[in-house]
Amino acid sequence: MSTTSRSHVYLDIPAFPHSHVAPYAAEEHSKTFQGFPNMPEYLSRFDMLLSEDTAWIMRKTDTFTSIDREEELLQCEEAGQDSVTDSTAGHRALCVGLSGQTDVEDRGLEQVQSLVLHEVLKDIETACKLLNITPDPTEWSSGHVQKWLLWTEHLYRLPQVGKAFQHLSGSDLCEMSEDDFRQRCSPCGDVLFAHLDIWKSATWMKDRCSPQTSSFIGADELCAEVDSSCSGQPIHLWQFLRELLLKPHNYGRSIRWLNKEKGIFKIEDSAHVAKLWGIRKNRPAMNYDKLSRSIRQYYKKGIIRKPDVSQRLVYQFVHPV
DNA sequence: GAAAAGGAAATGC
DNA sequence: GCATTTCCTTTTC
Repeated sequence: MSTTSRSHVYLDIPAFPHSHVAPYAAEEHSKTFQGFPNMPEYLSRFDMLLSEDTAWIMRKTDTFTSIDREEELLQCEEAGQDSVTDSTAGHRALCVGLSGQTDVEDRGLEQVQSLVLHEVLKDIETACKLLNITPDPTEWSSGHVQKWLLWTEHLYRLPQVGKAFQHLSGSDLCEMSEDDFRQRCSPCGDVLFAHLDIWKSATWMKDRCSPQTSSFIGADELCAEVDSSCSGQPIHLWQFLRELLLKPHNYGRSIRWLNKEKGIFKIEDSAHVAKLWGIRKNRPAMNYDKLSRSIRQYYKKGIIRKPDVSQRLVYQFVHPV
């Protein structure tokens, strides 16, 4: 059984001893990311593994923008230039990392990794809220597994493979190797395995995080927020819509604010929003016709209304945040 | 034709 | 009993 864990390569999350499947030797922890192993693969797969939100952070920090950047750096080196536009810590990390000066690399990388990890943890927290599942995959029922699969497929535009994992609990899933995933689901088994690995890593982080031990931004926040988000209270549609609106980098193509101050929002992709709501509520037959009927029930309750100037697919929270 | 509006009954917790 | 969900008809964009 493999002892490598993809998220450790991609995210440099410290290896997690949570898994009885893939026990990690302490010395393995320090091996991750050293000298940017497999950089091209790392770069090419980042967008597949992270939400748009996280990928956006990566672009913002200008660290792993593209393989072109790596080529640009190499060209600069060849041209004898000491540095290129290293205006960000992350970018510097890459510059120096490529030239082997690991002390500066470590500092820059640490900052970027913290940012990325923070975004990953936020993504998981959001998914937990929206799906009403626990962050720990080992606690999932087969129904939770199907929810998570549906969600991940939708979010990352993967083919639908739920049937390949039918009747499997979360712990069954966690015991499976990457090869098992590939065998059950050839088109995207490895990607699903990587996503699950990220969740497992986050759980391990949550279990061990404390102000003393955590050097990552937001790890302690996750402890509090995930706990409160999985309190078992059924989510209301208006809360669900607000959660989607709060993650514009993930769901901005489906639903977005037109005027956040006034609480006016537009559903850009009615079918997709309805599908997400259906996944959340275990209502496979959910569609926009039904979702919009539920929204209209809020008119009388004074939760949502149509804006003064009514537009198709545009609604307004009566009490904006 | 899709979205909006709202009545009425059914459903799940 | 509440918060939808489902199904429906009519109207509006």
